Amino acid sequence: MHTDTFPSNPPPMATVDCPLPSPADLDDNGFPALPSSPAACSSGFAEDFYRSGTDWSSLRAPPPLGPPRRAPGVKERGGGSAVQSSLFQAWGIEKPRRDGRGAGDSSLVQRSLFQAWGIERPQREGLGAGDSSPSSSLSGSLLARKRRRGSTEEERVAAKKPLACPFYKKIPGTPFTVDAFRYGQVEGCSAYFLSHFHHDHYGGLTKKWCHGPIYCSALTARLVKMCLSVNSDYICPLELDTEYVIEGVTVTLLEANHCPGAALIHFRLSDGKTCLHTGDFRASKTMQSHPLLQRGRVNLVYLDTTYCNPKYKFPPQEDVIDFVVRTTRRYLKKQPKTLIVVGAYSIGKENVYLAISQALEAHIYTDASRRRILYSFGWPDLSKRLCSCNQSSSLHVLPLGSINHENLKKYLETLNGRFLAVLAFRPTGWTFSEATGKHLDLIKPSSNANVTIYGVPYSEHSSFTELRDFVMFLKPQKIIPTVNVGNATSRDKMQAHFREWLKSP
DNA sequence: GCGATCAGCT
DNA sequence: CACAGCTGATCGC
Repeated sequence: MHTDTFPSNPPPMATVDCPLPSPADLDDNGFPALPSSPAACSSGFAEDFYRSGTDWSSLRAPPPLGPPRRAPGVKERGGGSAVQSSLFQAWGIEKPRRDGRGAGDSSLVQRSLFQAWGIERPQREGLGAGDSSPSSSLSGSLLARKRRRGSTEEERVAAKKPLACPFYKKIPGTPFTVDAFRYGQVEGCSAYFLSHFHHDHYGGLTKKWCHGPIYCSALTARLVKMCLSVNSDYICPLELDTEYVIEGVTVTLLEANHCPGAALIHFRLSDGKTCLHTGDFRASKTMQSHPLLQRGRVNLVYLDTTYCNPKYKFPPQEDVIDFVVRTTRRYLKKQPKTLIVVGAYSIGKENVYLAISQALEAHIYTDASRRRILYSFGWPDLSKRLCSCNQSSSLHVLPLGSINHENLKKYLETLNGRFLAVLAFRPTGWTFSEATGKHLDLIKPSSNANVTIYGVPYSEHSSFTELRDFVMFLKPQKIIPTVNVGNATSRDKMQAHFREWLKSP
């Protein structure tokens, strides 16, 4: 679909040039301005800054909660939530079709938090890698923080207080947070959004969850219930491309092109201000045709900046899939009794093994726990290809961590001579280099006897150029990065890119 | 014995 | 490097 068909449509959003919710609270880099902190100088700055999310965008006071701690049902009348019609239907636009995606995970209920210093994992959840080691700098910054905040990390741990929710998980002007489940009850938060079912985003969600309603896509909702046993009363599934009014805020989920069920979350406040939280996403041209993502219509973006560095280059997913299928065919021609293995540890990467399955007309074997998850997607094209007999399938999906020579050699032996060799693929977004970014055929496998392993650059996050194109198309007024923000250097580099991208033409 | 948390590892 | 975890150890119950 071409993007220039949209300007003639009624703009779904209110005025484009309304000021941001509270610009005074943000410095020029999109971060909270700390009066006495020469940003990026002292190591204490980053700690304080990222730990004290509550200092920044304090959430709008929620309406009083009703006595029965029941999540407001989406369809509930008068409960503040109402389904409106699909945006695409409403404007007579054909909905861009998303290709089949899917994934699985074997043990989805564990959490491993990066809690040294009481901060999150440095990279994905965005807290300072440099400041994250307790042994690295217990000196001045800790004292400085104690002076400013009146308590130390050790005291927090001793008191068993949860971490503070970082500012970039809070949506200013609303009582909402996004992917903030590991902080206990977040002050002022009456609705918790979950962008997708990956551990570093749902971390903290357990069957004991009781802090408020959880809004997410229907597929994510099924996984939350099935894998985490969260009480259904708290789970509020939302359809994509459908406007819901939640606590006076119009909320729409959009396809994120990340993993099954992953959504961008679009908020429109009653004053017309708009905010997009990308969760994790891979930006694409298709997104530019969405009515809510037209140029200038989003004021504030919370951006998945996982690969916001020009060194991250990788091909389109289709090219990688094509490479995987071609390589598979070549190996099977040479040795027909080759077992094909694809690694995956959670939901995501389904299209890699689905494509092999289709090309080879082979069933997909994986263990029962992953099958259960994959069936739950409700995708016939995937479900019909799954099988439970490892001997009768030449295409297996295994946990990514098990894709190494030692393991695969053993695995091959358990299959009773049914196969003579293994060809395995590790689709791990960060398998990249200058060379393979452009020429997939330059990828060299690692081979050992009859086991061959290919790392392939199949990414479910945006590449640098995809990120740039997305932002330059969207032209938001402000960008808040959500990944790699813990390190002042990378933060400044990202901000320099943003400034460049948002320059007026 | 179980779940929650944490270090180490990939 | 860093994706999105996994494994094993420890602790409180």
